[in-house]
Amino acid sequence: MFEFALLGLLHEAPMHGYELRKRLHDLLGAFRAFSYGSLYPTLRRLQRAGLIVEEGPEESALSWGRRARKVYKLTPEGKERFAELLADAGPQTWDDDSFGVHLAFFSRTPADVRIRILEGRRRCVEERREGLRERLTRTGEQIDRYTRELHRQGLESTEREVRWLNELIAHEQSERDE
Amino acid sequence: MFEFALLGLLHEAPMHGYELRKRLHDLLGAFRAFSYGSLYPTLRRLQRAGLIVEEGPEESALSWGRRARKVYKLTPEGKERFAELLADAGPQTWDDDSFGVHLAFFSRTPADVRIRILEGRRRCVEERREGLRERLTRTGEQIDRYTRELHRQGLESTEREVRWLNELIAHEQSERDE
DNA sequence: AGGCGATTATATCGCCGCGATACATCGATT
DNA sequence: AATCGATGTATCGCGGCGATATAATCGCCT
Repeated sequence: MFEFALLGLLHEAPMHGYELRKRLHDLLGAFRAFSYGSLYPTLRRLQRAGLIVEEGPEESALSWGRRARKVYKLTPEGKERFAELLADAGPQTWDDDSFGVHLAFFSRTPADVRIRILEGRRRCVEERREGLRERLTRTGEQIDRYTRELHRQGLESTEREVRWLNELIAHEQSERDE
Repeated sequence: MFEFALLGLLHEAPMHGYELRKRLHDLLGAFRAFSYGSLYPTLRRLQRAGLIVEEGPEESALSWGRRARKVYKLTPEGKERFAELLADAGPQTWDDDSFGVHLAFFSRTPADVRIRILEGRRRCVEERREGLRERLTRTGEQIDRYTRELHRQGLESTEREVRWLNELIAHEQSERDE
């Protein structure tokens, strides 16, 4: 959900495209890279949907020397939409692509939604882990050495992620109970 | 490179679409899922390119009881194309999406190409790791707790992957030298 | 015998994100 | 003076995905 990420960043402050991309890259550097081929079309989509608007002409003498840029800001509808997305804890918030984005905006996410997202993510990773385990312990049909190595690495990394999620969940619960 | 994966599987034996997808899911379960929305268009593309053909009508009484299926097999051009892809060690073989696929076909990949792919992948992961390290140790602008947690997890997992790749590379080298 | 869900099987649709590319201006290095 | 790298907006085609349609067969329960 690129849309979610852009709304989230604009929620902090009005920004232009290039800066949004940089901030996003900085925020999620490890995971998704979001190219310009997604950025500008998405901005236009959001604009058409009335969730963002270009800020006034603003060709103030101050900021001159710089090239033409379009600074966007959230509309009230945009803020509302962002709040809705923040409150969502559906399956699509768990998948590899969007989980990182959601985590990055966790400090503005309601506490109960946070826990539900983390638990959903955990179940998702656990399922993958079980699939890998099954494939690795399966007798019959010997597997290719490299494929086995791939699965071994996948298994270890999913195990680590589950442990990590457990810590995050425990932390959320202790915070809730205090 | 879906194309690569399909050619690779058909290189083992002729197969129909549904089975290809299952084999692929089994081979790469952890990583990519390849939906039918990619499968059938890709098969048609390969067919149009003359890399695969449908096997003869083959409505033998034996296999009846089953629904109509289209069994594909490689053409000589298809085999050639697969060999070319196997010999490739360019940047696109290192990225998250295709590295797993290439590894799954490593036993049929020339030894020197294997090492170059592994080293390329290592450099790629190392770069990501450095980015994460830099972001985490950077003083100034305190980061959100959750974002930091995300980056911490990313850092550890890239570190593990680098170690894993080092083992694979060492193994390749020792095999080469013996 | 009958029904029903799961599996096997092919196929399409629209959307979304990516990589490549183009273009233009600015500051810094050489 | 020239060139390079960053800043900045934008488009194009392609490839992959999720949802969906369709349909036959298999195994299971009653």
